[in-house]
Amino acid sequence: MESANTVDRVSEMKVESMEERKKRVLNAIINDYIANAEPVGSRTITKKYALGVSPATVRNEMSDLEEEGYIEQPHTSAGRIPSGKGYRYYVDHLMEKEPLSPQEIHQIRKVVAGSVKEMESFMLSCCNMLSRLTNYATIASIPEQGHGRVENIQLLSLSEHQVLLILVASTGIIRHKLIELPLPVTPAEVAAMERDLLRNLIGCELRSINYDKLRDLLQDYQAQQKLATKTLELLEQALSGDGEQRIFIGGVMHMLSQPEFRDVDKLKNLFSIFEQDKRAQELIDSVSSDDGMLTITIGSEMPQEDVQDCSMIVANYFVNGEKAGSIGVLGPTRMSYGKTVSLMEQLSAELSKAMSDKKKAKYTE
Amino acid sequence: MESANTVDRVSEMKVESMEERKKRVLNAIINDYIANAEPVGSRTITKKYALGVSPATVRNEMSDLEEEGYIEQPHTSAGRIPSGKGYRYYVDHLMEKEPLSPQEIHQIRKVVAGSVKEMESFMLSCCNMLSRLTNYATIASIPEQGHGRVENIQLLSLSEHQVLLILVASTGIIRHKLIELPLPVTPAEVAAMERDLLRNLIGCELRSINYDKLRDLLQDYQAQQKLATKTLELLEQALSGDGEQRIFIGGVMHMLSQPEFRDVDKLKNLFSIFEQDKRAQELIDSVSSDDGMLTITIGSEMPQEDVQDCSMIVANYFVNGEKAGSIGVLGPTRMSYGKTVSLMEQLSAELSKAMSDKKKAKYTE
DNA sequence: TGTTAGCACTCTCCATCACTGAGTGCTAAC
DNA sequence: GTTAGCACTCAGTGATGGAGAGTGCTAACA
Repeated sequence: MESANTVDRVSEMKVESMEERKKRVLNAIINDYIANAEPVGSRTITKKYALGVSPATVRNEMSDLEEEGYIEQPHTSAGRIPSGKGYRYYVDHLMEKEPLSPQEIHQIRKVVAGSVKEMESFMLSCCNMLSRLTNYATIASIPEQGHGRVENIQLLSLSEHQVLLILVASTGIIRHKLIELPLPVTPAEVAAMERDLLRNLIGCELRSINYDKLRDLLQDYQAQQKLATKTLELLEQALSGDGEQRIFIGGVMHMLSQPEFRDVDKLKNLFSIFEQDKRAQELIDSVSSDDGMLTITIGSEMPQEDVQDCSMIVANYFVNGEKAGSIGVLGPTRMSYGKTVSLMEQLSAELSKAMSDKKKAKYTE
Repeated sequence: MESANTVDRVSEMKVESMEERKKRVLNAIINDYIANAEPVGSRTITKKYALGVSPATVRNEMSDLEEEGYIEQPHTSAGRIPSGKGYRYYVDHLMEKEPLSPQEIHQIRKVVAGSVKEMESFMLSCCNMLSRLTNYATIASIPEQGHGRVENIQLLSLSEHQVLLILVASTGIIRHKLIELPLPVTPAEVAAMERDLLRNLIGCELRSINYDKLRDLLQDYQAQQKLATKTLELLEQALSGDGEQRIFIGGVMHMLSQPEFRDVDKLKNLFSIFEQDKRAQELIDSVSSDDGMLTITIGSEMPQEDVQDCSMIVANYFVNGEKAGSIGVLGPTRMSYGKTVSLMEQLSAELSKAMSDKKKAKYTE
């Protein structure tokens, strides 16, 4: 029984314990394919990557690798290309992170140091920077508006039928929303409401604000016929963010240069995602982890059909140890994983640091 | 002398006075080419468009039209396609506006009626709607921030080093900007500044606000070492908008379906504009008139090389008789001018109306 | 037993060629 | 001025036939 167990364990380990030379062949195939986007043959490998064996030997290894599903042959007389399983093995065991150049680190720091203050423009420049460095498309999401706590609320009376609500959240997001009032309200009344809201909502979790809470809070006004139910609804929507998650997309154009997207029809599929914020949102949400730093999703692992020949590397960034948002690179399956991972790790670290610094600054008030 | 004069005038009129049949041939060619994106032959014309003459006759007309530069032949044995000059003549003299369907009018009204309140999301949905209706890309710009007058200013003290500035402009634009203060300021001081700004700037033309004006206004604080020069600069930037013109782009994906952009390289040129707000801005600015309602710019008339095989139809919309912004459709030169012009006229009228209504509502406060 | 050289085989890619069909321009007749 | 007829041009298509890349298999070798 014991011996059987051992055997089982060994067979389980099989994937891990690929022979050294086979690994090197697989590694060579994938690296070459990533670089040149063309099937890789046995001769190419022996010439470019010093394995010290003949093409025939490499062919034998390749035959094995194909049998085990790590590589594929587009047609009989072509070289091999990595399969999904192959990429996965590569990413998990073979890939070497490419060190960043001082210029790249500088570029990241410059953008991150820039202006964490205003989320919107900040994230947009992060996206553009990341796309520039990777040559792939970038998708970033800032935290659901429900995240974080209320730091400040301001009600500004624009006219007797219009109130501007300004919300400052602990996540650094500042939002304004114009509320049309069905019933006229005087500036004094607005100011009083503001006081009530401030007193009761500061420090409140944004997601805990709901219609009932607001009604209780403002019931005096409602009793005086000053607030319509409609107004409360609008207020609640504005405060809770109403699921309004902001998504940022950059570097879409880079995809046009990828040989896998020479075909306009493939582009159409891909771009259908970039044009619908909702789909981009779903994509990055389902592909990013809730806890870890980096996730890599490869080809067929992608949740949406339109991007099944893409891979995505997503990093989270954190404020106060809590996940604050994600930023991810979307490239062809044949993307440069080593380089991109290095970039993303650097960026995510810098991001988290910058945001925490900012928080610290606030706490020292 | 008099007779010479007459002759001159006649020759000047020549373009206008194209013979009826020739016009009909040109019209047929352009309409067919717009519909099918393929060179049009003489047989096609006699079959599809009842001219009551034989293909040979049409061929003669076509030969003339080619000589005069209205149409071109891609190669000897192909039909004819319109030239830039041909499109121009078509747009100026032949094109018939296509009436809109009730559904289309309804869609426009629905979006325009939606929520003129918040410019940003409003313009974005206008763009998307217009792209959906035309199947072309849309570019819109909202007025330079320098337009309009100050309607309200609010300063919100977030911390002793951060002030949030909220600006409500008469154009309906609401903007917030976080200002980092080099020197600490108490909430009371911020409130006092706000009062001073409000008293002096309400009703002020935004573009008339400059550094000197602000310095005069706030010199007391500065004298007390409460405001750094840097702060004044930031304030001035925030108020003047600092050239921050917002541009909106929608429906880019539709261009992928146009046969003229089957070629990925052509797409690259086109998309290089969509990715750089600045270039999109330049494009719509240089192509829209300052006064008239609608402008049509065709192919080689386009100011940027990357869009020389596109046409653009731009409408202005007005608030209080003043140009408030532009919205334009960018399609292939072979675009459906008749339909698009109708849509744009309708949209621009509805837009101006909606915005004026809103103004009226404000003035009746 | 693992490695390698040699060789036949497969299949894509590319150029060539001929054919077809669409469309023209010209001429002569109406 | 219009039209029928005809010769001519040229893009597009499909078939054909190497050339080249790459494989798998076999047999020899270390």
